[in-house]
Amino acid sequence: MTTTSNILQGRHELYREETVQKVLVAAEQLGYRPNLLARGLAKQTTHTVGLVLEPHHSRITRNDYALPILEGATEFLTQQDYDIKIITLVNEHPKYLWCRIESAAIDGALLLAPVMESPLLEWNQHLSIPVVSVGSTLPPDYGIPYVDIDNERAMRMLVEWILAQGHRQIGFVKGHPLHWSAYQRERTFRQVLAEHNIHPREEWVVQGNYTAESGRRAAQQILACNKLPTVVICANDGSAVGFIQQLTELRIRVPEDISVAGFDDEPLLHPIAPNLTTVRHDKVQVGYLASQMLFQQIVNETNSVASTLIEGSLVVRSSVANLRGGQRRPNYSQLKEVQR
Amino acid sequence: MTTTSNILQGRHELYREETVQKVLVAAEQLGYRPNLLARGLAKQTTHTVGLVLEPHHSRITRNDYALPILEGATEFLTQQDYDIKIITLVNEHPKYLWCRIESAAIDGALLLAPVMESPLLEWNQHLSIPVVSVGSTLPPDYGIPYVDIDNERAMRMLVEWILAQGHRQIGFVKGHPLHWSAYQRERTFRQVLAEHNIHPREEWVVQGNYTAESGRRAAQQILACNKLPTVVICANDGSAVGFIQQLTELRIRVPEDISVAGFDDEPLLHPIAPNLTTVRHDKVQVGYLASQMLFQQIVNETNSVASTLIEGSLVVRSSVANLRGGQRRPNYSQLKEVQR
DNA sequence: GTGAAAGCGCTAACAC
DNA sequence: GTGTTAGCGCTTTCAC
Repeated sequence: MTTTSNILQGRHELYREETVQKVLVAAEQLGYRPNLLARGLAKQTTHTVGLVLEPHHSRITRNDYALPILEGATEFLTQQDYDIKIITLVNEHPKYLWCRIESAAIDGALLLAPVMESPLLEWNQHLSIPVVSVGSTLPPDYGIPYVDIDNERAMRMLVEWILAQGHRQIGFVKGHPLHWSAYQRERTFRQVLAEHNIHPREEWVVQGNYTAESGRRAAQQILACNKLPTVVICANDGSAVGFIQQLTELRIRVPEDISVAGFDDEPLLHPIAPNLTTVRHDKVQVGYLASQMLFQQIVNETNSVASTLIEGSLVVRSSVANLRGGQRRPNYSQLKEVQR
Repeated sequence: MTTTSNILQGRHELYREETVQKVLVAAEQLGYRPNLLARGLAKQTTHTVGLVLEPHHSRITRNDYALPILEGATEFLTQQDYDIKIITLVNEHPKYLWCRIESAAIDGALLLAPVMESPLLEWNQHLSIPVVSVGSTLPPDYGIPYVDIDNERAMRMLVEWILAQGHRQIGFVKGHPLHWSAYQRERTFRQVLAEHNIHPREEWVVQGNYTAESGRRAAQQILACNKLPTVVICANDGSAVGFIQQLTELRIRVPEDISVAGFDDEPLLHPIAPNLTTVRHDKVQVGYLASQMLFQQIVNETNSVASTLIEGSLVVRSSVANLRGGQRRPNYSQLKEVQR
């Protein structure tokens, strides 16, 4: 049995060609297919990783993050002969949470953008299989490595570019309050402005939650101010699109009347807002790298915590006006006029 | 051990309350969690089903079908304590195909819209675990049950409604040539027209492949005809959106100059083409029912082949003009004029 | 109501 | 190089 087992596992070099062939042919004829469960039991491994979705991501369809991540992860893991299991959490008691995950029989897990108060962050206190956070940059004390876009660097790039276009009156639509990314994006926004001695009017910094609907509301809120910013940065493309749609319905032009920038360069939204200036965020690559990192941990049996940030890049289209080019931005009364 | 095993599996009625509690408490204290692999080995079951994606659906992101299906399937299977494994096929030789699937260690599988020449259709000749085709109505000789929208009924409804609006010059943009749904939709289109003694001009029936890009090309092709249809039915919303965008760029108005209808009522496209008249297609429900059907087969160990068709419903918005209302449609020369 | 023991299909020491 | 054997952690038949 040793012989058969070894050969079937690909350790051909231990035997002479003749034996190898004999086994292989026999296996072929009998239509033999290894039982992965049995192998897993014996080797204590399942060749499967989990992609954990929190209740918060409830309807996966609406989550434009899950798919590219899944795609990238699939791409890498398929090469390694690993499968992916979708683990959808449904508000289980913390008590059952770890059971649920453990009974999925996985070798490791990808956490899809865990939110700030997610119980999943205590992973290492309950489970011993490796885990990687994908899409949330986590404080180091959780001991969970992550792969994410470098939100701070990317936002800095965007804000500095916008400043270079001559804008000084800058608004901001925040992201979802529970997301680390939202926090980082807003913080960097403020920081860069501060470095340029600009203090944003707080009425121009409004809450959003990454949805188009929240972008619309944000637009209404900002338009209600006495003075308007020349540009508004939205924490993601989704809210930027809502923002722009609201503006458009009020016949306010982008970027002639007001400039808008997004973040993420969401491909699905290209047809809706083809001229949106934003920051490219390669989610497929995030998924790829995260699964690669997870795989390393699984095979090395090391829990080395070396996170990876990937760089975003500025995508300049035409939704942000260049105020330097001698273009005049309309004054407030004109704007109010046009809203009628 | 019998006692423990039985109680842990929920067969409490065999024992007196006292024993049950003793076991449960002990398990709790020891932090016992069953090893699903071992249980699987013993019971010959894995509590996992596969969602099989063909190479054809290569980039899952682009596939607006996979997610709602996954969502529906997750919803049902989570209740049943089943997990879902994503099985992405990558052009393996047919020889390895079945190994690949078998080694995924699943109790059954959902086939995501298998295409016409898919090797997966020979499933029953190679594998003995149950399978359900989701999103492709298959000829009965394959012996694979399916859950799908009733393409024929839905298309009939749409075409008849369009006829009722007074349209007689009707064009059609076909779907992807390898998809059963495309075949059904086109056939029904022709059939309903025939029943009304209308014979569509063949130059108005053009090939598409469900993408927006193919819709644009279709628009160009139809606009190149000497005579134009008053309405064009696109085999899905994706191509309808491309069709409309191409028209819009040429300053042809929908529906004033030409009417356009879609199919599927794809939520992602609502913001892009909010006025598209189409047919509602509840993919989440398809996924739910398909997994339910698969589950039945798994637990009953019956391979009963009873497919399910779910009904679509007409979504009337404003992209199709009512020719009865005394509205005049522009003549050809006006249309050509406007394209300049 | 409970324990002993065989076995699910495979891997990996270990001896030969 | 090759066969024997003892598990992996659970279920289940069969005695008691």
